[in-house]
Amino acid sequence: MDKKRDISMAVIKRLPKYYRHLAELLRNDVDRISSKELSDKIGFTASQIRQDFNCFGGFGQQGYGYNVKELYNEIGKILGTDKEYNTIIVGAGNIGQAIANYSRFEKVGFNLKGIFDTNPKLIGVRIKDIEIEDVDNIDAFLGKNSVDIGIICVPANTAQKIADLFVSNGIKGIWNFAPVDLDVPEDVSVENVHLLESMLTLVYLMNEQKAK
Amino acid sequence: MDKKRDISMAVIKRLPKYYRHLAELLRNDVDRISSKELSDKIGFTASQIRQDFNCFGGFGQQGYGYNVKELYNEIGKILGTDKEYNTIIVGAGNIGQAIANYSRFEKVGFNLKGIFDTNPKLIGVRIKDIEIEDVDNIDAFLGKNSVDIGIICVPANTAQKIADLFVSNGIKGIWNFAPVDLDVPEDVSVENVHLLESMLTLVYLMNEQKAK
DNA sequence: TAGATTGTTAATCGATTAACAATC
DNA sequence: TAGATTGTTAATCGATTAACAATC
Repeated sequence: MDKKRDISMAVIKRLPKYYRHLAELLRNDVDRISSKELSDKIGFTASQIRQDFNCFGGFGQQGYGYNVKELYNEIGKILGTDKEYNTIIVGAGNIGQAIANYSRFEKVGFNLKGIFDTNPKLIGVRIKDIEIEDVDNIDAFLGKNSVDIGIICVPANTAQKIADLFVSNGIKGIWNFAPVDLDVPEDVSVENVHLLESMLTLVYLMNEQKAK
Repeated sequence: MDKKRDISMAVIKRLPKYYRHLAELLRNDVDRISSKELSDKIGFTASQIRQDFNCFGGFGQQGYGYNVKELYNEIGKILGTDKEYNTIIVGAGNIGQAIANYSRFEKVGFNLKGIFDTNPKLIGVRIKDIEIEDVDNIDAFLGKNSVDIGIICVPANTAQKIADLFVSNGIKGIWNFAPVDLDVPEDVSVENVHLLESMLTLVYLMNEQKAK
């Protein structure tokens, strides 16, 4: 439908960072900023910043720079923070509960609608006014409720099964905390948070430093 | 000290993924694998896999491929999983507690030595046999104990302060969950887990799909 | 030995940076 | 108008892929 050429993943990964820094500028009542000033703050080159923004259209004004509020709103629209997303969490262990209680959650339009687990001790417990249900109920739940994003916080060995369940029920976005690479159709988006890989990266970087 | 040319971040970020897949192969009793087979499994091209490994030395054998166990151990050594790391967590909220209870933690050599928070309700509570202490005690604690990695799970507005405290006490690795970019000296390594940015990336990708 | 697959060099591709004309 | 800064094209840099000689 849309015709704009594909945006590279490198650019996409920078967008949330722009969004965060612009929010901070807004809070500090800054109302205009040049690519140079933004560069000093955020650490990307001014040239890259202008290139990135121009993937989506000309948000600036020659001789002036960018209007912070306008740019913030535009990037928000590009990211999709102007919409609401119904979500469910599968796996109410440490990570699942942390995510459920994460307050910034709602700020980007995430509405938590359900939490599921297999552990009988957890089923029935309430988190944020939501009663944890048996994983066996997910299918029926998804039949009745419209859910946009499924969050996987189960162990590695069951993650793919949950992903399949999501896919067969039409969920198009998966936020995956399990240490596996999920296999899903092309039209389903997966964003991974691989904590173990993150830890290993840190450890590598530390040892590399020490070797210098 | 070490003279090997700098490894690009792109390669570094792939190492933990290799490590994870090799662990899986080991568990399945696979004892040799070619770059082509690994490519089918992991999704990188065979050429890239060979290039990556050759940043660190020739781990393979022409006509044979790679010995899984040997390669796994080599990559482990490169990453630094053969060493132990004393860690502390600052911020015992949802994320901090989840990380403290995260069982894979120890598997890569992380030894949790302390947990700190400002909340009087949390101070004194035990998590994994460790009593949560007042944040004010961090400085003294770091004076007495050798800590390699500091984990920041506090809100954005105090994260930099904690990082400064870490740096002044000689901590060289920071795992940061706060939604800020920390300012630290060059010889201190920071690995960020920015959940909010991850969510926004997912939302962008979903909307991009829908537009197609 | 013949076949297979690495290690490594060369070619290609894509992303970042530099430069500058357009224009507010 | 003059100065500033964007939008955009061109140049550079780096990363990925292709190719193939080396060799197990």
